[in-house]
Amino acid sequence: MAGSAGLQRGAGVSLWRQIADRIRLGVAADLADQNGRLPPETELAERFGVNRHTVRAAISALAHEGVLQAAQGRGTYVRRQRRLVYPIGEKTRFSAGLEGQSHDLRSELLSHRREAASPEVAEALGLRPDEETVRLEVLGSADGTPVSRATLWFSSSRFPDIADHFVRTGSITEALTRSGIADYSRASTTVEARHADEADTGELRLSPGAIVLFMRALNVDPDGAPIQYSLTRFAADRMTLLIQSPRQPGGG
Amino acid sequence: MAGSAGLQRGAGVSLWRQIADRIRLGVAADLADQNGRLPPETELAERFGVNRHTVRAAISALAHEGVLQAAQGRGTYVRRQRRLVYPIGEKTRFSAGLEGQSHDLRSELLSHRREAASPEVAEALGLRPDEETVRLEVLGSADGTPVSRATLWFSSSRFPDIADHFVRTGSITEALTRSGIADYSRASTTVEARHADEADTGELRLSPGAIVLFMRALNVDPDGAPIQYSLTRFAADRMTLLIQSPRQPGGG
DNA sequence: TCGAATTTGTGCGTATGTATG
DNA sequence: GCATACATACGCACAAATTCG
Repeated sequence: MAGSAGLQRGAGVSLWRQIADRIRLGVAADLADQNGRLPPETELAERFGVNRHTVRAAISALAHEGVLQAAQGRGTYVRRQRRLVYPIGEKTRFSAGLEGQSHDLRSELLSHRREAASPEVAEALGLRPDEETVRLEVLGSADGTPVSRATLWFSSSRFPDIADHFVRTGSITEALTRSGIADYSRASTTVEARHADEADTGELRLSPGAIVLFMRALNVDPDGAPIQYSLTRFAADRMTLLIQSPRQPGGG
Repeated sequence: MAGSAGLQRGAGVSLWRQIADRIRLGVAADLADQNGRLPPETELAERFGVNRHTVRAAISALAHEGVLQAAQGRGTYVRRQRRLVYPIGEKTRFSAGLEGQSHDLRSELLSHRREAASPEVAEALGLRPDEETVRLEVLGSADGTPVSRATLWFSSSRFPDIADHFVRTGSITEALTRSGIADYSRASTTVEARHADEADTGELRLSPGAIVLFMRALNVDPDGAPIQYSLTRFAADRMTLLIQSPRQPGGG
């Protein structure tokens, strides 16, 4: 049964990368022992039905990613890594939800500009086609590792200074408060998953073939009027989305 | 500017697969014209900074997936394809939410067995460690294409005949009704995204490197007692998750 | 019906990346 | 590290199908 283990040749993804993906998954589960030590390369090679060289290439890639650390003579060890949990609910806040999960959480404004609303944005925000919007590009990091990349749109006439407010406060919620929005809530959220595109691999420091969780969200004011539309790309291997039910204590 | 377009060589993912992933994304956006026709291969090759053969390999893979269709002399066209929308809310039901989106929706029981609860399952269902559970493997299909693969656990003592009921009714909700559960609700849901593993590539007919949305869910009865824990893998390119807010009319 | 332009389909030789032992 | 086999990517050339004047 030490056969191909489901790996495919000639499918455009090298065996060592397929194995790296499997090991990355297995790391959370049963692959490592209590001390976080991986089985020896020869055993992994046999289990995956490949040559030891191929397993070494996979481990090398994961070591470069920071997932594993190989030590000559001692074995290969899993480096501590926690997924961040991003709560989604009626009262979802961009950074508040992640608080306490990391020492150093940052939201950095990469760029901002005014632009005419695309059909998608216009419909979401309830604007006339081509009405002007303010668009922000925000990079979220935890302990120096980028975890999310968000594009946010606001009505330019209602929130002319949103970019300034965000730069000064480092928080969308605060920036909205200074724009006169005392409270807001999440009206709709959709989630998809895609392969990282060029911008993702650059900003989130991902390798080709890596996965991003793709979240579309619309926030509304207490009257139900749309105030903010956003597309957020999360580095999928660093994040879990937690969907909060209204009553139940979203336990886990 | 017709440079590398962000493609990476020697990263374990072939150029043609990276390009196929980009084209698959671009299909929804601006890549095709109004008639669903893609730019000619020579233009795509220049845009991606690769040889035409490489673009052809990408197109060939997407044609095999059913995303594109090439016609000699006429061009390459996008085949109509809709994403299914899976609503997640307090009253999420396995198949009811997808109703009306496809002519032919099916839930097929692949296998079932009794097994001792793993620590994860025991904690979720509130069982003693190693208490017996019933485990179902269910494959969901739309119009003959598999879209989801779910593993469900129930308390064996409370739901001894759940597998029989499911086989006869083809519905989890119905099977629970016959087990005396008139109503239930979603207590917690988490979402991650991963690369397809061996079972995913087989059952969901995915290629290596493909993405699955990974959903953990716990359903409880009206008293708040856990009745069902499940892990669902969705083929990510066939599905959008819609997170329903309690009050707001989860609009699009 | 005839060409000419456009676009996909095919073959071959060669260099590099991947996988084995 | 080395030798071998296969997959990937390139460049060039040409064939086959469609469209249009």
